Amino acid sequence: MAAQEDVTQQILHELTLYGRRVRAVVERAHPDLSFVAYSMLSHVYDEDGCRAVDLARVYGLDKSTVSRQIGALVRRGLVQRDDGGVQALHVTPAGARLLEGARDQQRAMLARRLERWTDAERRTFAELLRRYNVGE
Amino acid sequence: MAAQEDVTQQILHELTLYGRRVRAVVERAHPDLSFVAYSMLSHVYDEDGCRAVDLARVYGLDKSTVSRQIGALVRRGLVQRDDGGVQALHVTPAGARLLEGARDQQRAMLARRLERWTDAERRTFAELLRRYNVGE
DNA sequence: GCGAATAGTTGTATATTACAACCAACCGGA
DNA sequence: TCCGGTTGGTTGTAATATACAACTATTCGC
Repeated sequence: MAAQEDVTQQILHELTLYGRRVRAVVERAHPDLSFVAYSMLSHVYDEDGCRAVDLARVYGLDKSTVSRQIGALVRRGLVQRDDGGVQALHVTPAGARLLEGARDQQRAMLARRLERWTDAERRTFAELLRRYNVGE
Repeated sequence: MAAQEDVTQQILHELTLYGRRVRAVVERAHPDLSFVAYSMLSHVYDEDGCRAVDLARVYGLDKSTVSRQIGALVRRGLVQRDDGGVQALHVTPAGARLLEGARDQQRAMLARRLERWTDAERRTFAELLRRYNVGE
């Protein structure tokens, strides 16, 4: 029991450490886009056709905040809103280019960080992270 | 090679997902303390005697922002500054109580999330996260 | 002990966010 | 079909967070 609590404590510690640093890392890599704006753009890319209210729920933000952030992305030509009432959101080609460039860069950084890991370790890490996120 | 890139892509995806959600999760758990304030308090707890400039470096924030955030924590009686020029920071007993309560709660939530994992899986997850964070 | 570098504070402008009030579209039942 | 409730979105407003710049105080190397 004590040992298991230690392991839980260790996981908590490492997840916390990662969570605290990720914002600074992402913003350093993309100085022209705030972490929140980047997260929303990325979310719309992954979930094409999602709506502002979905983003608000996922990120725990007020709908007014999302409305303005999306507005800024639209003004910058990165996101497009369907006309009408409920507005499905889509990433524009320009937004997709920006995101794909950013992801290539991030993937390269990550690959460098994991270059001394074995294939098996990488696969295990991916799988455990996935299970953690899904909540299985 | 293609397979390895897929795994890197998967890890990136899961880490990104986690990073985007962690702020909302932490703030929901501690509505009286912003994510940034909580991170700073927690950092001072882990690194007793650290200085404002250290926090600024770690979190990529301006020193003025850190100065004001720490000021708020001091006013709330959670952090104490050494007198003089370079001010080593310490968590007060009240701050420690708040943090330990928060951590117990987080650890309980995490334990619930991992309750169906095997011991070996938990140990592996802790170890891989540690290696990831350290950059090994 | 002096000049340079470092740490911290404060003034100011901007950006982010929440809350509330509001508008528009959609939806069910009579 | 219409009407009221619900949901999604925008805008006004205030509070908060943050960066940058100017400044003060401290520390450090010589």
